[in-house]
Amino acid sequence: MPEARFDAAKGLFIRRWGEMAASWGISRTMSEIHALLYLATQPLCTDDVMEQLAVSRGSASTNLRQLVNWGLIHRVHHRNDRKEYFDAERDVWQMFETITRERRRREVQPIVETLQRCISMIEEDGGRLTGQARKDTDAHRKRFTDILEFCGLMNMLFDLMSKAGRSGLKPIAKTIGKLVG
Amino acid sequence: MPEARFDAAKGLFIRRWGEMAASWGISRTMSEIHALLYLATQPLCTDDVMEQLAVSRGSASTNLRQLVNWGLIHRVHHRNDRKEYFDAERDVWQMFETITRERRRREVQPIVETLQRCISMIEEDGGRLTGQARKDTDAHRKRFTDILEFCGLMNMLFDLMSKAGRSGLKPIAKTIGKLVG
DNA sequence: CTATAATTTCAGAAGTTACCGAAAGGAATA
DNA sequence: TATTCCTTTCGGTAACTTCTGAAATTATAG
Repeated sequence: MPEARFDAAKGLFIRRWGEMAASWGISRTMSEIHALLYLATQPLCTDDVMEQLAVSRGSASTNLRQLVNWGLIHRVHHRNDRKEYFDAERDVWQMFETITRERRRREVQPIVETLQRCISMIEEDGGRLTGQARKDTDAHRKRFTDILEFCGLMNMLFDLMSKAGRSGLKPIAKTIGKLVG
Repeated sequence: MPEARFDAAKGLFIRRWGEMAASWGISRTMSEIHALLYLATQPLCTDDVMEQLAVSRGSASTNLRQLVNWGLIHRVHHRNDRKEYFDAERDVWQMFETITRERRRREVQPIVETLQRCISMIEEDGGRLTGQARKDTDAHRKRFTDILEFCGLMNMLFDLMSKAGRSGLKPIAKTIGKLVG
């Protein structure tokens, strides 16, 4: 009987998941730990993570905490065992919602606030400007507003998708398909 | 007459745009240059970028080329002028499509291929495994498949959104809203 | 073809991020 | 309370990314 390739697949996925995250501004190790816990059939403790991914205790601790903060994994306690175990959210749809919500809060919200501020700064100038300066501010207002509207629309869409959930997306996609042609 | 706050707004936006990009794995300078060109009312040359953002010639050149590769800005030539000028895409919807297409190609496609490979690795084991190993592979197949399906659904959705374009999104959102309740 | 202007490349420098491992801190047990 | 086991913190370091400035390359005009 040929060797089962299970472990190879697991390793392959974990590495790729880490690489992908790295290019999205998330640390490779944090993402590898997430992949490990996502695949695990039971909660793992810090030492399991250290052993399986060959990372230090400090790194494991820090990254596990960050994952908990993101809401992607949860702490689990067992009776008669001091150790803390960690268990990942396994519903892909829920994962998506969690990640989307966090990134929106951390990274989209600031740009939205900045855009609003930029627009009101321009409004303060009112119609007092003339000539090129006037043309420039008008152009800028439009460009700020365009992005702001886009953000609003995307926020709305993600809210709807979250509400719809996994079961709801397929019919939605189908409907959009009809609308678009 | 109080000083126009136009320049302040411009600077504020450029800085924030750069910060946001940094947390999404895109270099700060590249994103600041993009913001500068997005706001500009006419194409700018390398020296304009160097001067306004205080970056070196090398950095300006490299980052401008990357932006061209992404398809977010375009080279513009003027008659009787050797200099190259750069002009940004200003349609936010088009920008979104461009970025989405590139990131999909660069970062989503690899994970999709990996997932397919992981799944076929597991299939190779067929039903030969028993006991815990069998349970594990079954669990993993499901988890790989879940993500793969999710990617497929998201790809589809983004395709539809691109097709729909700016004008089409609002009605779509409205329709989804009705579907979801 | 030569001179000039502009762009790209590259080696080294600077800055940033993430990791390690040991020490400190905290909680459960006896 | 002392002991043990586990978790978190943190200074130093290694690895990586990005920038700079100048040299090399390319393109244009005369």
